[in-house]
Amino acid sequence: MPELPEVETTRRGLAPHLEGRRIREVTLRRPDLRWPIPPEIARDLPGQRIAEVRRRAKYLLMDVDGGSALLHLGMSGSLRVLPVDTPVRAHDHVDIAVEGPRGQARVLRFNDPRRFGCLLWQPAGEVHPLLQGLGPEPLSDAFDGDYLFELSRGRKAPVKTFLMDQGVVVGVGNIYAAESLFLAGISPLRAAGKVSRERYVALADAVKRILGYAITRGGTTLRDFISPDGAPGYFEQELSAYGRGGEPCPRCRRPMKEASIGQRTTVWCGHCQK
DNA sequence: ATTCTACCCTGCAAGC
DNA sequence: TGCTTGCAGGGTAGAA
Repeated sequence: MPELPEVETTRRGLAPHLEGRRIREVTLRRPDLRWPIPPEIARDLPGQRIAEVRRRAKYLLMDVDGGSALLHLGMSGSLRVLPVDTPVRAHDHVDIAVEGPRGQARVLRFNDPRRFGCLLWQPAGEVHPLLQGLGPEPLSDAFDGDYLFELSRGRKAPVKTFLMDQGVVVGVGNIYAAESLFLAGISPLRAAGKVSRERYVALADAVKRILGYAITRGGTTLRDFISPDGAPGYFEQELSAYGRGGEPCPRCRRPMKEASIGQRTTVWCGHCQK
């Protein structure tokens, strides 16, 4: 999936097409994704104007009167804005048709082969259970080395698992965890509670730099991800660690190690990352 | 409280 | 060519 840069790229692509526009019709071709799509989505959205498209963690929120449509892309989901007569393809599960400028209607189409994504409803004034207990946004001031250091004391889980815990910090998945740890020179295997304050400062800085730069490149496209206008992300060619097991380390040229940490494949340099 | 394990689903590449 | 196997960017639930 889509980690934070891909979701943010999606949000930026959607916003100009959706904000201020009125929803005409909702089509559910598949009533269940990861969870059943609640009846409010099809029943209450038509006729409503979309005020804003926001992102929290890896979730997208489309605000209308009375609440927000809450959308997660899972592992393989993508959203595109298309002309309404665009033929439907495999795994096109949901359409949200909106009015367009000069009567040019568009459709927001949700495609998700693996159906790990979801489309849910958050009533106004409530915080959906999925959004409760999330950590700070990595690009916010609340996320820094001191925060990571204090929170990690006593934690025995590997620092990579800690960094990917959405309760610690949101938006960092398998790709960007590997990249950030490489940039910070920290072994992904090290116990989170055994990393120094100084090195957490470097890690928080690395996370911010990697995510920020990936957003400017439109995210990372491995196979599924595509932005709302159909363009892939261009960060893949800049990956230093992810997917490069056995290849020479970009820094020291020694072969990169690969192993499974917390059920996720991880690549790192045994010489540059301690 | 933290940390495991199993599970959700489809597509694709590698190996035979 | 075709079959089987394993793996993939996500996250939850329930158990240990």
